[in-house]
Amino acid sequence: MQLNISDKVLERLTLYHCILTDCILHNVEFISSPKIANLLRIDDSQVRKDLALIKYQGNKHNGYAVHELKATIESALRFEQPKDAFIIGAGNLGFALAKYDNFVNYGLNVLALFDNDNLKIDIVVNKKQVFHLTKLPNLVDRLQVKIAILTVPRETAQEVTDLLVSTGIKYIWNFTPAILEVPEDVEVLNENLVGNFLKFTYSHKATKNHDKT
Amino acid sequence: MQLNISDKVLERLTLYHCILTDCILHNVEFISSPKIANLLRIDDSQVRKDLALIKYQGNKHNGYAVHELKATIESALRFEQPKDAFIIGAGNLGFALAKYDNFVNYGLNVLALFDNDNLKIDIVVNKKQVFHLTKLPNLVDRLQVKIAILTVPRETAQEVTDLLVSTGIKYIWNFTPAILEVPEDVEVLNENLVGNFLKFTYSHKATKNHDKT
DNA sequence: TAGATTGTTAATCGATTAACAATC
DNA sequence: TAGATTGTTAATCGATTAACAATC
Repeated sequence: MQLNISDKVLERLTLYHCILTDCILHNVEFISSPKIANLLRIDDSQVRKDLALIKYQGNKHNGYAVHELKATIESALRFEQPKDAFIIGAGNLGFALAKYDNFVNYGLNVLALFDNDNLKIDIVVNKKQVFHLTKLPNLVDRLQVKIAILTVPRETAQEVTDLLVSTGIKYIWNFTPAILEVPEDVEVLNENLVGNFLKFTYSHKATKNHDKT
Repeated sequence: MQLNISDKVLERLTLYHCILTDCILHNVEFISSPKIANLLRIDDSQVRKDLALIKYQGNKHNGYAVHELKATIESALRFEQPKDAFIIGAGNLGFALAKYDNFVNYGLNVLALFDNDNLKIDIVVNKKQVFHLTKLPNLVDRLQVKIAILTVPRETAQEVTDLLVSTGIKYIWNFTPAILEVPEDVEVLNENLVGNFLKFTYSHKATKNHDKT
């Protein structure tokens, strides 16, 4: 069943999923759309609409059954289908993402890390080994990996990208501040940290001097 | 001059800014809206509209002057106004963000890190020191910090949040997968990594077996 | 039951795209 | 100049919100 789910809905569904996980940790069995909406500060009819989209029926008295709804989201978003990925760049960010066990629950399966610094080679983090970048083409080919998570310094981002593309990588999750040039059939997702940050401080008074009467 | 810039535009403007920074690194003096649009795979009239919003006038023959446009974005988005922040959680992710020098250029000024693990205390990363969480209330108050970047484990996310709120923190950039409950006057930005990731693999064939004919 | 809840349609709002005259 | 480019309006598209009958 291939549902047509927009990016916006996708993002909210994962947030609902986080809430449901929290509910389970606190033994909450049912949750209503206004409750979910309040936590995320969105409209409650939006929650209902999103859930209607993945064809989940709530209970008109209690709201939604936590376990069931969680399972429904997981199957609609296909968390159980593993998507293999390599992390490129074994710095702090690379290691942080390699340690992030939560990814597995969402179907992202990090197999290994790559770096060109010899001091990093063979380090094992969370059961994932660091290989030299020269080993990349061979391993991408053998393991048929399509996703790369890019955490190298800005300066080398484009040249590493060119290498990734030449090996057959089709999806690049870009954590660097560089904008990458790639062929038509390769997709880049910019994890625009700075942009996100501005979203919640711009137009607010989080600055040092909030004079400006 | 307070412009009314939506989140969508804000996000694109920071991406344009990244492109302009790349241009400067490669000594490119002018760039056109179709060129910017191609790099981001968006519509070129959208680029022009965004730039009209921050009142930047292009050149009808060459396009936009890289240096000038960059400066215009910086002032429109007030990158020069420092916004002080603390990082809560001195794990890999906390350290990665502390090392991320790029933040300063965008007005995000990380002052220090906090953790409750005694082994981490007094470590200095990128000139930022790790303090024990018990020192937080005093320092938030003395330095009038309003922003916290939350990188603790999921399990402690809510209790640490309660502490942050009690000290007067008003903006929480949440890198944990927990959904935080906060009072009305506190804002949370969920850095929904998993949601972002699904955005670009969902509906695609990045999975292991792409049979399904 | 009464009151809270869902499911869904209609109304609104905002964002994106198309189109093109004016310009250098 | 000719051709590429901007600035801007109108048209389209999609996402959010309001409203409310039906339900348990």
